Amino acid sequence: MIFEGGFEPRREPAEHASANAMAIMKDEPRSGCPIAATLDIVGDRWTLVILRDLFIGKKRYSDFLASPERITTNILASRLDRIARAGLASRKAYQTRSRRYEYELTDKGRDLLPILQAMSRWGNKHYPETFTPPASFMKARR
Amino acid sequence: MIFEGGFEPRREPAEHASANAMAIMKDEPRSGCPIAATLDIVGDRWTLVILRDLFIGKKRYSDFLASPERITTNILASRLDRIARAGLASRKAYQTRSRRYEYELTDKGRDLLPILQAMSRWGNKHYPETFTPPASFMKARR
DNA sequence: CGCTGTAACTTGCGCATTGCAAGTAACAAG
DNA sequence: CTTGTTACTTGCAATGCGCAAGTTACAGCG
Repeated sequence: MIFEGGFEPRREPAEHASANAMAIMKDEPRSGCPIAATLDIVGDRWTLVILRDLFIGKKRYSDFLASPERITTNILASRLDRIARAGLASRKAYQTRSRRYEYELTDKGRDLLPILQAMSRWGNKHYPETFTPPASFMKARR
Repeated sequence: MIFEGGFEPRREPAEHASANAMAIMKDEPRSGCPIAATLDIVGDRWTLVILRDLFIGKKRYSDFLASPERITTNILASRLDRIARAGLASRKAYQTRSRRYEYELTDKGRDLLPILQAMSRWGNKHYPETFTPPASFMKARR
């Protein structure tokens, strides 16, 4: 019992329109908690994996597709769209009259690095069979 | 382009049985990446919210139910079961011949704190309308 | 001991999402 | 102009989510 009290705002019972309808990528947060707000953006199995790939330098759709987790094409397309719309990465056309884009982290996206680093530490500690990320990744600040 | 190379293990194409069938709470990880392994455990919108509540001292089903996000009962029951089975919290009966339990963080669960802290920082920075957690939470080490 | 309230779920259903596999569209290269 | 490549979209079956109602087991009270 470490952090009793002081963590959640007072919220009148009458106010709790269903938070669940306020889902990922919806405008209205399900609470005023920064953790919940973050999870509304990145709380699924794939978004932070794609962000990881952006951190290690991947840019194109086929780069993400080739990652060892083998994401499927419809989920990748859907997630890249959400990531761009959430401002975590920008889309840059790379052909002349393009419908092909490269993705690049924004400042908002780069600020997710401590989360990825913390997950790496937790994952390595509790699942020792996972690989150890490069020291440069673990030490980076952005 | 920060961490080129060195992040993912070599994985032969023939090896990529669909990682997607190896979902949350399944035995087989979808890759050797510690981030992906962590997300296989906590990569949904509710698990880390419940872990947050455990950190702030909540123990019982009705405690979690009363959180501002208004999780629904079937999802809560399902997540508490997964959290216990993943070893992130222990179940303790609190009645004599019980079918009622309190939940308490394990060491494995407590080690998730840096992830919650990092999410809090990110959420506060990019969603200023979210509340600021108590300094004790942000400074705690476990 | 019986009744009632409470807490902790389970159930059924409709809707949404996931993921597989196949298909489509647009661009560049030859 | 044709072909290969890349980046998706589509349809469908399976699974998960979430609403609302219902069930179960325990404690407390008279």
